[in-house]
Amino acid sequence: MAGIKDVAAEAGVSVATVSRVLNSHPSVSEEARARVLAAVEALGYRPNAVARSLRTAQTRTLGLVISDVLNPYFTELARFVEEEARALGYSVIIGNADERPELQDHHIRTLIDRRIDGLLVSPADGGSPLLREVALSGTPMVFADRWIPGIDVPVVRADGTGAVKDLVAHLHRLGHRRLAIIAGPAATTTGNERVEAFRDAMRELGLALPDAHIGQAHFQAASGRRATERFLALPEPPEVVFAADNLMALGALDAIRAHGLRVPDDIALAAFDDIPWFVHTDPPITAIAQPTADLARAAVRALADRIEGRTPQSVTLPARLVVRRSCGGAATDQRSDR
Amino acid sequence: MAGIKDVAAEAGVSVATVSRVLNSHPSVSEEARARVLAAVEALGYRPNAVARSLRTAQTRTLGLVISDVLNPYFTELARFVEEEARALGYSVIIGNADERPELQDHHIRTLIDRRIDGLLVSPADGGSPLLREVALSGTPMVFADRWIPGIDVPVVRADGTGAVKDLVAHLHRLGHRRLAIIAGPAATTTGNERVEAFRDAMRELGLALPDAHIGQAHFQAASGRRATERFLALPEPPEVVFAADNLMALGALDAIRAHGLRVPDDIALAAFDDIPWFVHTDPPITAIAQPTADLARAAVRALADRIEGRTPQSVTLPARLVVRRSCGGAATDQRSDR
DNA sequence: ATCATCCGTGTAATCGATTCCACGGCGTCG
DNA sequence: CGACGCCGTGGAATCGATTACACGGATGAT
Repeated sequence: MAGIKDVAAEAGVSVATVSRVLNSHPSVSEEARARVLAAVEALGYRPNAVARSLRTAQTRTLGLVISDVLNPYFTELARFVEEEARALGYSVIIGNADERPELQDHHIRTLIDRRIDGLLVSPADGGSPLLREVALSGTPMVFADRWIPGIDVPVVRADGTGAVKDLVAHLHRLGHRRLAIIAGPAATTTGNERVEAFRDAMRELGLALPDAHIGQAHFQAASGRRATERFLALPEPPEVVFAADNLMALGALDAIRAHGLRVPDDIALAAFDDIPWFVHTDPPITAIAQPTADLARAAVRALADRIEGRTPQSVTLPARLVVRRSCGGAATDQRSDR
Repeated sequence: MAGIKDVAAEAGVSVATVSRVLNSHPSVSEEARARVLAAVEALGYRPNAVARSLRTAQTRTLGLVISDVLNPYFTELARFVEEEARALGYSVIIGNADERPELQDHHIRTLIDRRIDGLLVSPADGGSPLLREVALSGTPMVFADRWIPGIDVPVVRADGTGAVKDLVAHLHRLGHRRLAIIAGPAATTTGNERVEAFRDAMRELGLALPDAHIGQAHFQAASGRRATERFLALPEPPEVVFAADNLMALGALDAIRAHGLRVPDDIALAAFDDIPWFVHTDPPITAIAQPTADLARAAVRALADRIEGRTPQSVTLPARLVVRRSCGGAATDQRSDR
């Protein structure tokens, strides 16, 4: 593969001049510029990004560590992150933690070793000492969706409390009183917050949330299924199951179906995170939709601000309730906008 | 950030010795090794992958260019690709083409500029001159799922002809005669092959596939919706719509629903690619399942073989039919294995 | 005792870019 | 007319690793 020296030789100038042309440095004569450009064209020269990064100490690359690629919410987030990053002149390398802290750490390590310019993280756990260390080391970092309290880094996320309150009110109006929630890991902020919002909203309506109605799961389908099975085995099973993410809702649906029960007649279901498939499930699922594209854009911009020396801002955007038929009643069959 | 020189100074040896320890070169004394390791530990030293790559001319990184991250089939593929690559000591950088040839080329360019060791591609179009050029240039490359005829590169894919034949037989048995297909872009192999397999299977049963029953779409939901609308506007609409991928099936479902029709009573639906949601759609969707994990593993192994000087093998694995209720009849409600 | 071999180690070249500094030529200004 | 400054350019240092080569000392064979 042709290097800058070959180009210099072909154009009859020094490598310094070639480099100047490539980086559109002002002091290059029109003639030299033309000759270099011609040589570049003739040789099909492409600058070696590795060498360039070594010298300039920047890679123009962002690392994105998400908790689970198979979760449509995160793939959508990743897609928009890449889109915005590209617009700002950055590439993105995605690391998938699969909700496993040690895999998350592996990816963070690898990304740091590659000297990415900044890190966008949706932590799979709340404890990672590595993450804390990286933040302290001065690596530009921004949390997206989930964050870790005590690590001083901008957070870009959706606030679901309003939407959860709307949901609980909606359920109450439909006559449901025994509500249950499948929670994410207590180590994640989204795991806790959604439970707290749910509990608070219930309390305002004079409803209690017994421990037996809080299922511990891991934001993945299999654990959602198990949590739901435990609910169904209760002497007095809940009338509603609210899954704190879409994959656990899928698991809940699996379990409900395996028990021969129908939604919403026998048991109602709602989920956090709205995805296109929820329109076509049996029945269409009432969900809380996050403004994913806006979140992704805000997160990338915050990170770019931090990298480029500006002051990054934390951003919180509201989520909203999308009512469908899975909780009973007649639904105005809205679609998640896209 | 500490460099190899700092480690050398701390350990009281030369950088060469440090490097030898790090790369477990045999001729280093036990004592020097211990001192270096201690220094590494003390400084929290991590080798700079950029510098290493520049010197060794390898990045231990694979590029994966997929046509659409929002397509669950590809995210699943990506997940398994990363898993296998990690097992073999490689990282993966994903480029999402969004079914747009120019975006695909952008990612390929970027990946090549970064000097990835090999490229795994599921081309969004059949023509990319860049892809041909890259293949010719000697960059290790393997096609996954889709490929480009005329480019001499190993192909790892699923063969759907058997499963499509099973599907058509199944439809025929249920009494359906007017079958339609929503095809992917003619420029993709999967776009064509699936239509051909469908046409052949129909011909064997004495059925014709008129042009009006071939909808042109782009493997994305919106185009699947439009194609379905055209079918429904026909004076004699088809009794079955077979979508050549899962997103177009989603679009078809949208369109059918918008027309107030029911599946399978008014119109039957089947799809290529099986995904977890198909179990829970209304009704559960009959689909053709690919052995995604095996494909991913085989593709990575082929690429690693090529990179490491062994002879890579093309691999073709059979897809299989999973019957559910979306085509009518009583279904043995199988699940896609996972 | 002598010489060849091997082992552990260090010095320095190298990968492919960017960039500081010096230098020659030319225009401008005093 | 001489000095100064600017412009375009090239030489060479640099980024942080790997590795070819050289070297000194120990070991073993003859």
